[in-house]
Amino acid sequence: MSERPPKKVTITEVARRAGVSTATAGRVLGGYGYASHDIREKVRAAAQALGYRPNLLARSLITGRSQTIGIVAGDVESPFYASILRGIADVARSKGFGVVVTNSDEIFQREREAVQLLVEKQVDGLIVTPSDLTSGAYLKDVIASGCPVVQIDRVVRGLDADSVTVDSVEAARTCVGQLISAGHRRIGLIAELESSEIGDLRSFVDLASYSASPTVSLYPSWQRLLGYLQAHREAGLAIEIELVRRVGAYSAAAAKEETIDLLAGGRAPTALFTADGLMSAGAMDAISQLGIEIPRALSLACFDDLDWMRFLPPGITAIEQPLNQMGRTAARLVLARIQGVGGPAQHLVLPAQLVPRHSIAAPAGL
Amino acid sequence: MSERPPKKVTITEVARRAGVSTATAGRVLGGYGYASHDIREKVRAAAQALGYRPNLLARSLITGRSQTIGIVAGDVESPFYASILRGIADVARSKGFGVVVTNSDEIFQREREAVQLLVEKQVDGLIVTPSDLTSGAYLKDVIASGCPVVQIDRVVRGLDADSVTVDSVEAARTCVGQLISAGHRRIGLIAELESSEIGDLRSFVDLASYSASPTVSLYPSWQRLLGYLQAHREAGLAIEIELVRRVGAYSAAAAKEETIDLLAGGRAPTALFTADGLMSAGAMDAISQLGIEIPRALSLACFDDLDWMRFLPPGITAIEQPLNQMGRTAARLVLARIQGVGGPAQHLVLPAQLVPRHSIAAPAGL
DNA sequence: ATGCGGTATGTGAACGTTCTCACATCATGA
DNA sequence: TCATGATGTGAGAACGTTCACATACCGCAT
Repeated sequence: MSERPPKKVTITEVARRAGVSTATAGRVLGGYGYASHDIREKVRAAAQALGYRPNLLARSLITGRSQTIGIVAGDVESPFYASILRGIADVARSKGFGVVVTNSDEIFQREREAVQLLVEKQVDGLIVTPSDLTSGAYLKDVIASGCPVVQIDRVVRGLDADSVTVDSVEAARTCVGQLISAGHRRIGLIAELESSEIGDLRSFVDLASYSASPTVSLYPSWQRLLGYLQAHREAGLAIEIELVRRVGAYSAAAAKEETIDLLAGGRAPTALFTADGLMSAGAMDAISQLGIEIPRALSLACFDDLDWMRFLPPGITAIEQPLNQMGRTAARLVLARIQGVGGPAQHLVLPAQLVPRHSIAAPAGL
Repeated sequence: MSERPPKKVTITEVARRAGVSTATAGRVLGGYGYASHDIREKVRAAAQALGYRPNLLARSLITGRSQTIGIVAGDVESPFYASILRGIADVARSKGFGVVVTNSDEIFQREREAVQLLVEKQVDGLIVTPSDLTSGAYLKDVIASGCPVVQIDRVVRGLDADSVTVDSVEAARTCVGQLISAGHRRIGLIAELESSEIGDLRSFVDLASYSASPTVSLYPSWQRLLGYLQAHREAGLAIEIELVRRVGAYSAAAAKEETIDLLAGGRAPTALFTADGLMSAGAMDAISQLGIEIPRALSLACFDDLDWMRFLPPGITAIEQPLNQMGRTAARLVLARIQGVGGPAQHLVLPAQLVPRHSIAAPAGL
């Protein structure tokens, strides 16, 4: 009884009412062919009267383009992805594109399923933050099937797809360099460093001490460690492996524990560098709980500039990533590919900016 | 030359290779009819060999369901919407639905355009945070056309659509009540209170003092003001209108200025209540800049529990909204409607939780 | 025997657009 | 006068699926 038949009004009905063919009605409403002024008016009037709304699904089916880009993020709830998403959505909207988002939680299997679904939904392009930098074969297939892919934040080894990343190594190097310049010799690092494929932390540190190391295709977390190591090498400082804390999970709680262990232990560092927003939150929680005063008892610098760093006394020095811009850039990249722009894969590396505040001071002993 | 013809493999080709009709192939691959074991195997093998991927657009066109829900948020970059979005996306994914998101920036015109686009993209349902609580006519049309709508965070006057909101009045009342219990008599309020339709701040305050007032269909910001007023009335306290600060824009910078004006002025309050996350950030920035010590010189309580409130000394007492759950609930609501569940509109009101920390103390004078 | 309901398959029509083609009309210029 | 090309319109195919229907076989109870 309450079954309301919400009969959709199609272009056929509009055409009939306007006394023209569906082809003509389509030309007027779709705006893609010739139509005389009179007919144009008549069709528009009929559409208006009937409350006609085009069915973009049908259009997409025949044109082969859905005007939609798919996004596979780690977790849109995090400020990092949320800002990137916003950037993407803005550019997409301005070009008449919609965005469909999914979360992978950095689980490769989920990312794969998400990509699969998006491809089947016929998105015109894909923006992905790949979870596994070693397995890009499936993405290669996607691209080969005609769906352009842009990587963001990380780049898969050997995958010939555009990417937008941040120069983490450089930013971390500069930032840690500042701590060293301030007189610090024992600087702690709190980083996720989860991926196992790299292997031992020790061997990575040794390796980085000798060679210039492979910057690309390293997880951001490891890149930041690399910057930390480079800064030390430049200053001729030896690495104390006990100061490099591998949290092993992307969790604030875990970071907090690791930080407490580091700071409350016997040989605490005089300065601390955190490798991303979540690590910073965990570390800050620990510092607050331990009642350590910044920067008197401990200097602090963080990768990722979160809003509270501005006003948390004394103001935390941080590295700000151009998140919005990363999203916008990635969106522009896919859209260009969608419009048929060819050429080799572009790998854009954006600079991060150091935001100096007041959490760095000379170590207590000086 | 580099024109790669990424010939899509259709169900027709799979059918031909398997030596069956497209209908049969469709039944096997779509899993919706009878098919003998042998044929099933043969079709699957053919699909596998050809690398067949279904075209969900075509499926949607004929079934009339796109397995997609549309979301119109204010700004996915804010923690508020980001968490809600995550909740929605999780439930949607678990039911095989995709989500396409748009930002309205709380601009009605944009919201309208977004809804329009989503409807044309044939989403099966819509989750919206309406920007204008007085104009729901267009949403009524959408619902009438067969696309269920769920409102989140706010509810449009006279719109018969499901909604998921938080009991802001009650939460604010309790929280301000705590400040009063601690001995505060002059409590500042920093709130957006942007909408003009309510009219004068003064008249709203007067009105609220007499009647129980209309709780629903008030912008959250005003609901929190209402809670503030009720708490005062319960305690028999008069309202000092100078303490109620209408920021007038949803901006942290504006909130900061307003807070400075309030706290640095002649008759500063002994406690402060902020009406949402952005107001809290702005206020905190001001407090930090002014060097005001919490809770010795000023007690503070905030609506919305942001992550830094845990570790910003001395720990900020806050009201935590169940954001994830709101999203999940809204998603479940639309999905139920999509599956044909009838009945009158459901208006779910979730409780917010007070998270006591250490930013409330007795006023300095006592 | 007859009828019936479950299983199994194929034929052809949808779904709502856009596209391809054919055919007019009309000015323009050789 | 006649090709030429831009403009205008319609008939019907196409996009890749699912759906309604027809047909057929099987077993089983009547």
